[in-house]
Amino acid sequence: MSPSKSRTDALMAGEELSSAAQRERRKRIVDATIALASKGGFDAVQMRAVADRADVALGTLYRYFPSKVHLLVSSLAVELERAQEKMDRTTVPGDSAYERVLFVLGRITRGLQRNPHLTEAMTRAFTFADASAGAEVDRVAWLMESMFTKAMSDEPPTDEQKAIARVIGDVWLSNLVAWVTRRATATDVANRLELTVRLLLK
Amino acid sequence: MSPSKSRTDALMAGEELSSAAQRERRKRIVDATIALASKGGFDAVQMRAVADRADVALGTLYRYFPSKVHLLVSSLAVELERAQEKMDRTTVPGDSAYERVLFVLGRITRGLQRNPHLTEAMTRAFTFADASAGAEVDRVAWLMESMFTKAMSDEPPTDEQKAIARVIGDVWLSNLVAWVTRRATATDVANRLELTVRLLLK
DNA sequence: GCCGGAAATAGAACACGTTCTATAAACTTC
DNA sequence: GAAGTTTATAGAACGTGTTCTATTTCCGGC
Repeated sequence: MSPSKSRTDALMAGEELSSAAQRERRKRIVDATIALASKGGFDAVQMRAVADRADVALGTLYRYFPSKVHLLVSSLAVELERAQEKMDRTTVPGDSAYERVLFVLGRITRGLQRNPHLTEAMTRAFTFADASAGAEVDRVAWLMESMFTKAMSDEPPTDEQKAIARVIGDVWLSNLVAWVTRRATATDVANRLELTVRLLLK
Repeated sequence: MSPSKSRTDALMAGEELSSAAQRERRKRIVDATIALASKGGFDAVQMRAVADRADVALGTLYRYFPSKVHLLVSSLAVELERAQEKMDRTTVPGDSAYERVLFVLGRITRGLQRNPHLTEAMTRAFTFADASAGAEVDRVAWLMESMFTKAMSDEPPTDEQKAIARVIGDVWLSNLVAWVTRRATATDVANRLELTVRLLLK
């Protein structure tokens, strides 16, 4: 409605930040978030601590990210974009969609297990999000699915491939939740994902 | 360690409550939780409000359920048990596992959509749970899976059937999360579940 | 350079989950 | 049925997410 509103929306989306100072502030905030989450998980990402570490005032933090969940999910999107870029520069090995998807899954999963606190923070934020963070959550979900469809084939995905990618993403999310709550071990997660991909792609 | 500890554990598990008064207190608490959740979702389940409505002191509430998440997930288990009992008294129609699983899924999904606030509260609690609520979360996950394996066949399930039931449960959970955040409509959820079951069972 | 509005700052204030304290009531055991 | 222990109660207190206020700094147009 007001001009300040639309400006704020732009800030949230993380695009077209008016000044270089603002882009830097945003980056400092995301970096602080990831650092704190890596060290102590969801609970360690305390808004005052993020603000301190990013060297911004608490009010400024809230101007950029309207809640802790927005902050964490947006940071997750940033991380996923980095992972995707790295993946784009790699040739995924494997002769079939089945093998290539498994390769991608294995790679991401190992990455997550290397940083369990960060994974816990991101997973819990993602699944705890309410409707107000729908856009951010959607962006992450889309990034995930396109990672799988890209692995299945170079061509634009068919509807069936999209559906399969979605199911894999769903299973993956549920298993992350199980892993985070210690109801499943890393091996469990790997096995279940492989089994799922086999059921779907073989 | 101490005798009071083991007594408390029994209270949490919701079994073998020493006295009738305690069983009643527990029931009042769960009922209050479900009522508040039905009216206003996760945020409306405020510990002080639950205690008030259940007519117990705040400290007592915490003696029975050590956190809001434990409280909500335990209440979810109670609800699922009720649903399971009703399901056990019904003959599930359908000539194939595919049809019977779809019937069960449709039925539960419609039930959830009839009470969106309650669903939101339960879903968010379930996925937000941390390791300390692992036992309660596990119980709910197990109830869900056995609902699907029972629909697939009367016999004890094979490993493959168990795996499929798990995948369906995973997809279902992810779709609940999407529905709760308004990223998916009820129709989306129904379609995706049907598609998943088709991919897995047909 | 100067003005006016937007953005940032420091810090108080508030809400709700959780913990703690002191006291009273309800039980067990003899 | 009295003593001792466990459980329940009322309410204060604390931590962290979020909001609000007053003030200062920054930035674009003149």
